[in-house]
Amino acid sequence: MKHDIDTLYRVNEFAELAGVTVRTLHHYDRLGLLKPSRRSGSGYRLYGNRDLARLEQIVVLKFLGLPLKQIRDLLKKESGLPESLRRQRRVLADKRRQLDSAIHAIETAEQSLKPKQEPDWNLFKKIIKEIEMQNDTEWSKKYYTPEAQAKVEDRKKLWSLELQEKVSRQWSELFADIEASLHEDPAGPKGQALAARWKELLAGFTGGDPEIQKGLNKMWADKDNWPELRRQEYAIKPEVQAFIMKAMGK
Amino acid sequence: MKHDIDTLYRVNEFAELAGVTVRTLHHYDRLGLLKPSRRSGSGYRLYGNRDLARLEQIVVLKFLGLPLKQIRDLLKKESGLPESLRRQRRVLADKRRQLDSAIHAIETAEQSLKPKQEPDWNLFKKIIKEIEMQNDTEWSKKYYTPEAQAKVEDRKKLWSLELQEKVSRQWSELFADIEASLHEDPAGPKGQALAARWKELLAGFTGGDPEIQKGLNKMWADKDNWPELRRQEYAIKPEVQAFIMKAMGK
DNA sequence: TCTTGACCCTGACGTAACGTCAGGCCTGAT
DNA sequence: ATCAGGCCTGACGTTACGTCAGGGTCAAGA
Repeated sequence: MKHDIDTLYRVNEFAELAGVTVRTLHHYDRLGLLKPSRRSGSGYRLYGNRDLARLEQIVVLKFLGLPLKQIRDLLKKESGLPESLRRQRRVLADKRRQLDSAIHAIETAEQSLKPKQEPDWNLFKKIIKEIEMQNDTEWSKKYYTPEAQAKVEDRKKLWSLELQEKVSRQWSELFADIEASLHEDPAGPKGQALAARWKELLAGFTGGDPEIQKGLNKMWADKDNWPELRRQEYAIKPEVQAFIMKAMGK
Repeated sequence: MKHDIDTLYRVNEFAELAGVTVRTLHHYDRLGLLKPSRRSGSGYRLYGNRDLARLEQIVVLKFLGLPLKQIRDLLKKESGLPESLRRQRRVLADKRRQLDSAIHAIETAEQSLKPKQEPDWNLFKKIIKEIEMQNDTEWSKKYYTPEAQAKVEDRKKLWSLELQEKVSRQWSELFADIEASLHEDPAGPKGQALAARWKELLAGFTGGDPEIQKGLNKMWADKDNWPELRRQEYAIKPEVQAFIMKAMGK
């Protein structure tokens, strides 16, 4: 449609359309990351639909934490995206580990603050030193034995990927299967089979310990043990949860 | 001891002693965060042992992600630390969720890149919209009335399929992270952070019931409750399970 | 004593991704 | 013609330092 092609927006309109600020558009313009396809006679920025598409790509990559310069290059060459994603994923994973460490340190600190009044700085120091030592160790592992380490790392990653996919898929499939069986009798064979799969997967997480299983079973039997809040937090669909509850109860 | 009290270091020495850079000390000096207790006649910074203690506190709080200004205030008042830690923990938890989302998005993107050659921007957009919706929901919880919330919550349930995936993804990620940390000390901070995530996720499945949690915790304490046979039946790798066992035991 | 090299000082710009004025032009409606 | 509201281009602020640049200080060797 000609209309679509010709539609031009001024900054404010365009910014609202795309969910960014005007200043951001100015910024991207100056960086050469996103220049409006036209300018009015008086210098107003005029953006078209192609600009919108590009901006959306930018927003996506920015969400992934890529720096604007890199985004610019990526969108220029249109290649190298896979490699960038791999790198970025590793970067983010590292950041997450850092965060975990910090969170753990805070939790420990809060524990030590409860009984006393004074913060236990030595405890802090200890925690951080450990973390630093770890990082150094990992770092050396990354850079010192590239040969021998490579194989192990590769296999580990393969395994881990495989495992990841497998577990994810199992839960997803189970959710899907349950949803597809909502009309069935939870106490019937199909329902029981689903419940068994649920238990099995969960047992995988709990290590299959009989005591824990007992506790879990007791819990499944008691509806009130599924508090509303938690349900929403983890977002298991209510129908699915209701179904599996019934199936477990039987 | 007089010797300890009198020992004075010049910047470089002091910096190496504390594991920071000279520039950092300059910076803290200017900010008023850490001023050397003395200056030589020619203006050289001279740091003492009390300065070292303070710097260590600063380093610790900085590791937790607190901004320098806040650190300065905290060390001035010496109170309000508990509240700051609570806030900071929430901030870090939020960041971690953000990272999880981004990592998930990247993984999905990589999947979609495998078969095709072209990046699937629409898929990207979808993912990000979901994540934003999530965040909006959480955000609104803090600021909107419960009634106004209900509507948003309803909409959220529609998307729960994706959120289901999120749950299994969290487990997968946890497994992957554990596997990547097998060489670490389960009793160390990293191991403990992983154990904490494990507990947290498990709590999601158990509905957060305190009784059951208690039982579980008791269970974790007893290594022998993880039978060898069962372990192999499920998708959890033995090393992973062994690691988390040890981490829980701590 | 002079010089040399190592160490110290302050000041100032650069970084990432915009937020936030400030001063001034453009446009559409009254 | 005027006025509100949108648009323009600077330009400084933010965070926690890194990295010169230009210039003193100090102890040791020639």
